[in-house]
Amino acid sequence: MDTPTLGYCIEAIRPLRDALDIVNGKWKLQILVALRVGHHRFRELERVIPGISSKVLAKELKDLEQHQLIQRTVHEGPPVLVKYDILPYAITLDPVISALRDWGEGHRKKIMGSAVEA
Amino acid sequence: MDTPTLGYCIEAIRPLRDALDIVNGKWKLQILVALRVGHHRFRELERVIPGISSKVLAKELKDLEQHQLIQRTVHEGPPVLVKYDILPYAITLDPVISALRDWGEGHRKKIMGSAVEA
DNA sequence: CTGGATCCGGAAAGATACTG
DNA sequence: CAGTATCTTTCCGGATCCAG
Repeated sequence: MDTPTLGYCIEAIRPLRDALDIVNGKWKLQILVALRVGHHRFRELERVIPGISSKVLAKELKDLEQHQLIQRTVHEGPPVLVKYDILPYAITLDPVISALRDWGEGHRKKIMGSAVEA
Repeated sequence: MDTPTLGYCIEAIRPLRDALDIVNGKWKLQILVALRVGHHRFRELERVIPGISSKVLAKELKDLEQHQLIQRTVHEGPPVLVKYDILPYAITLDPVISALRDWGEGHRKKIMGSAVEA
């Protein structure tokens, strides 16, 4: 009754780790949402994602590209323009994003409610 | 066609941020899964969550407790035993965990497939 | 002006040892 | 067993700088 759960736990956790390795950090999912909503340029993303810095944005975009979630396209200018597009594979993350968003909404309401006590 | 999406994006991202603020990092969800599977003690969690250090585990447990996702109970000894239990509110995170786990499984298969090319 | 790179400082994560 | 102290390393954010 105790040994089975030990190995089982690793089993249950492993796919979670695989997903978190890609999606981890507070920015990647936000970037994907921004891309889906229709923002494609670097400065634009910087503007619609409050608090992100250009340095972090650049790094996250590279990570996302490396994981084949987005695509970077350079339109040789002048002026040189760079466009970021979401790839089909990133769409498969929609359930994850939806689940998080739903929970976030519920949590906000809960916080508001108990904030009356504080 | 451009202005509406600008405000809309912030709207879409905000609940996501709320959720990520709580669930952030790569450990919290793993800890919740381990607790659900039936591991309640500090060392036990350390063992079933590969790679976590005692310092980080201690900090994450405090965070989870503060957010009312888990409960810490001290059984005065000797020896002193501490038990961590998942609270009902943490169960509401199940859809998030399931979505991530499902995606993680699919992603692993995809990686395996393209690993043939590498 | 856009798309970044680089430097710097503080914060957080990791590894390990040690204490009650 | 349940953590903390300590040290090292990595990450994060801001500001600045640069090329086109």
